[in-house]
Amino acid sequence: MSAALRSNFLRTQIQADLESGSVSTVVTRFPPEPNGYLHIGHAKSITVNFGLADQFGGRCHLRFDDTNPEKESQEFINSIQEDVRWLGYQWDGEVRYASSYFEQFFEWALHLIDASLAYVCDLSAEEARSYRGTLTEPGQDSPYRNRPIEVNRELFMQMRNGDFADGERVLRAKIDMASSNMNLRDPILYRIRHATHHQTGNQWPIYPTYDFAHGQEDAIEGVTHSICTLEFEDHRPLYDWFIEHLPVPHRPRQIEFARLNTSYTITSKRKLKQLVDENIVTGWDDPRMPTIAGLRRRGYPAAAIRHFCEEVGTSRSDGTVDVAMLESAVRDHLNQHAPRAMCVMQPLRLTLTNLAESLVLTVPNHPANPEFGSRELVMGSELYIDQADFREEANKQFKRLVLGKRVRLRGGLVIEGESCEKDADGNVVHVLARCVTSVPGTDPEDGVKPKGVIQWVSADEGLAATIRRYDRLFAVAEPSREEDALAALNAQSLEVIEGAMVEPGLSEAEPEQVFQFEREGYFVADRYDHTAEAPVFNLTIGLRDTWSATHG
RNA sequence: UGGGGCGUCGCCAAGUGGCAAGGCAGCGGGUUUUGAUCCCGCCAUUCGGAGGUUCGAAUCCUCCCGCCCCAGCCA
Repeated sequence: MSAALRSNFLRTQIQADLESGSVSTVVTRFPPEPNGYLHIGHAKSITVNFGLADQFGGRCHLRFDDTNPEKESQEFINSIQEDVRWLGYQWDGEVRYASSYFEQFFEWALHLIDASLAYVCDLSAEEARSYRGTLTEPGQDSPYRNRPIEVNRELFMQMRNGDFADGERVLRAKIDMASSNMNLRDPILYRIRHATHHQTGNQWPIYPTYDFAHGQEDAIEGVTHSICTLEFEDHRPLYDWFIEHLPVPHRPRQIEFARLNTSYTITSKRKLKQLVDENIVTGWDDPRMPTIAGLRRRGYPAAAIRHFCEEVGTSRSDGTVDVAMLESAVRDHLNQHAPRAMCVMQPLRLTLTNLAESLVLTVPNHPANPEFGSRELVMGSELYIDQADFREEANKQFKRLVLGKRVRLRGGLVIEGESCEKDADGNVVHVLARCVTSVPGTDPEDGVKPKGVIQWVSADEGLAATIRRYDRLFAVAEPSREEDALAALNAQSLEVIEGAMVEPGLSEAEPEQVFQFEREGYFVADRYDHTAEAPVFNLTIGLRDTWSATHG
């Protein structure tokens, strides 16, 4: 990661910190709460945090911000680790957990109580809300605000001992109920939750809030740059307040950047969960999901996702990136890395009337890179071509097979349409054509060149395959702005094609291997459902198509 | 109408007083055994608006406009 990277305010700031000597080794962290699967927005945060550490020779921690056990689970902890690794990153040292610092947080809470900077408040949630005031009106001090230190200590110890019910009391910082920054109106440090925690079990009946935990986690770990999203900007004064008033071993600094929004997608964990729960998709890793697991199953290469995140840039201005940019990064990577193969989506029987005996063709696996090698394909007289590639008659725009016209079978001979047979409904079910060349790769001797090139599969050796053609999950550019995002779903986001035919070599495709099916797009062997006996390919992304858009 | 942010091409985004990078999208043209790729060219006299400072401003100052975030015992 030494190539010229575009400058952004984070890199500029860190460079300045390094040069001024205020920071010697850059330490960042990716701090997900294990309450859902990671999505494309997290991928951005991951590339920012790991990328910065990488660029400046520092380190990046993976730390689970597990302060709210009721919403978290081991399943998410596992999936998050897998996703980070799959994206190509390795965190420094062991996985870290906010929960492993709970005892320290508790001591620091006591420290604030002793300094008269925190107190136990008995107000109910509703009462606390009314005491908090509004955006334009100051709040009022809690009647419990001035309890003696010893009383606060005793009460807080009782909270820890589990003497109170959920919600009965909280520990709050004593800051300023009239602050124009709502976060400073005596924020809550601890709440009572008699819940089993996935890491600490039943050790704790009280849990620290995000605000009381995050900065201190950073301080404990020696994080130098605590990078988060814009909505936490208002929390920074509080973040700093804790760091100033607590005997922490290190002084981290919070810097905010604009989260990534991508058109035609949603990244709200709540809504993504709804898609899963209501079976609108098959799971968190459905290929249409914007989750890392979903993109992976869709065939999006990790390198393409990383490249996309870099191309998008990092700034402080809110915006929505056109998903076409992500798709472009995927195509760009796959064009270079995916071997070519042939697949006929809607098979149409084709008979070569004058082919005496089968030919064994040697076809390159990549048009521009010889290192991909080649494969042998048998071209007999019985083949399948795509229904869309044949018409009885057509204008000159149509560069495929037409009766009396010529087309080249990819990697093989040039043929000329002779006749066709139809079923009772008038559908063409069989095309007859004659070869007008006998040597693969040559042009017809009469000088009449083929109009184009089409893909084909041997009728004898071809393999039946299931093709799942995916499209955008949403029909509108900004579903998150819809009153009801689910009403904006794209009804055609999945089309399953059962009778497709692929070339025989694809029986050896490994799950997750991506191919370019020529003239169609990039397809990945499904991570879970693909087998040699019953091949299943997911459409990763179609080839760029500037023709059908303008020619219907 | 309290506080905090943000406004540079259709979408992202560099630029931090010296005369508007790049990517995506789009539009022309060329090459091509993928209507793909690749290649070439075009695409902001202008930086939300109006004033001001300066020899000179997207960059500094003033006012105005627009958008986003904050009133969880979520993160």
